[in-house]
Amino acid sequence: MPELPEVEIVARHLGALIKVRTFIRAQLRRPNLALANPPRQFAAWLKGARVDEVGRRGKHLLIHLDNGRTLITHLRMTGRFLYVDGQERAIPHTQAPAENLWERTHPCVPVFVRQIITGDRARYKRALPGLHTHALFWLDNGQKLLFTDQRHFGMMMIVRSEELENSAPLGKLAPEPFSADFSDEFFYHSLRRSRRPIKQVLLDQTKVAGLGNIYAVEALHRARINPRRPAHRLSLARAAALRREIIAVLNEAIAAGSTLKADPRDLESRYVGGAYEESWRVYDREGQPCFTCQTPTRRFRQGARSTYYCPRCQRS
DNA sequence: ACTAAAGCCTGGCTGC
DNA sequence: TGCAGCCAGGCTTTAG
Repeated sequence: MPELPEVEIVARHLGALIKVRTFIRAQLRRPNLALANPPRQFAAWLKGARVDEVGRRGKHLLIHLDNGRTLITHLRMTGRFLYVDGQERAIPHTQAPAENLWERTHPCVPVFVRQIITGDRARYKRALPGLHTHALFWLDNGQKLLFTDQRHFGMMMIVRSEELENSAPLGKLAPEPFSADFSDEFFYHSLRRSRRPIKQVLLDQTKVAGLGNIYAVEALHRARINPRRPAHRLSLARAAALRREIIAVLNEAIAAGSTLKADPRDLESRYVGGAYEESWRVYDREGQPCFTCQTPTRRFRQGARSTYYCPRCQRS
């Protein structure tokens, strides 16, 4: 799923495609996607707006406009942008799209990790324009940007740019992991306030911005910390080590292109995506030997999701 | 102030 | 083979 590295890669590629472009029209097809903005207002704020910059805050994608507003998008699980040929005609939700539509789709965002691993072509099809398109953006170069979201978890919101940092989605986020504000002291004192297991605290966006299940699990393994350890019982030294590994794993994932994939049939081959899942050391490796000590990796449920760890390397 | 759990949502997969 | 039910998972809301 898109965590910080995936969103960072999306922001970079989306930026390359739409920066300096102007939205000549926009349509919010599913009002629930942007609950805070009435559909007509959503469309009106985007019409005629030029994209100054595409950025990211935590897992939120930010499209900064030249009219003093910013479009915030959270991809959640299955949200993705497709950049398509403007000639492509809209397809009813219920109608299966023509095969060649995908051929003309320029993927600026791709696909959930498992879809790649299995290489399941049927799943690719579900990302096709028309199937789960909840918002459309017409660009001044004749191209079109679609937002699709199979599971309807995604969120969009247009806010005044000056209020961005205090907006509902971003207001309570922890500092960016790569910023100076995300210091050992900040992290250590954040952890001191929670008695919950460290793994669950890492998923709390007010403690660390941008970590999801995969990178939280990976960072704990690299720092040799047991995911069940109460957060407030980490020493300053171990908290510092964990902070270091969080930053390292995020940096490495970004450098590798994250886990996002583009359509392999992309004609221009401008973006082939990353393969960071090949670098996972514990995630999705239940029963397989730990890379460090060969002990079989374990999985258990924490909160509502899977935690993977090495019982030997991560004893405490 | 903190914590746990339900709910949102679809579709692949498992097991009867 | 059919189908109910589990699972994936970020985040908000609700209840404790």
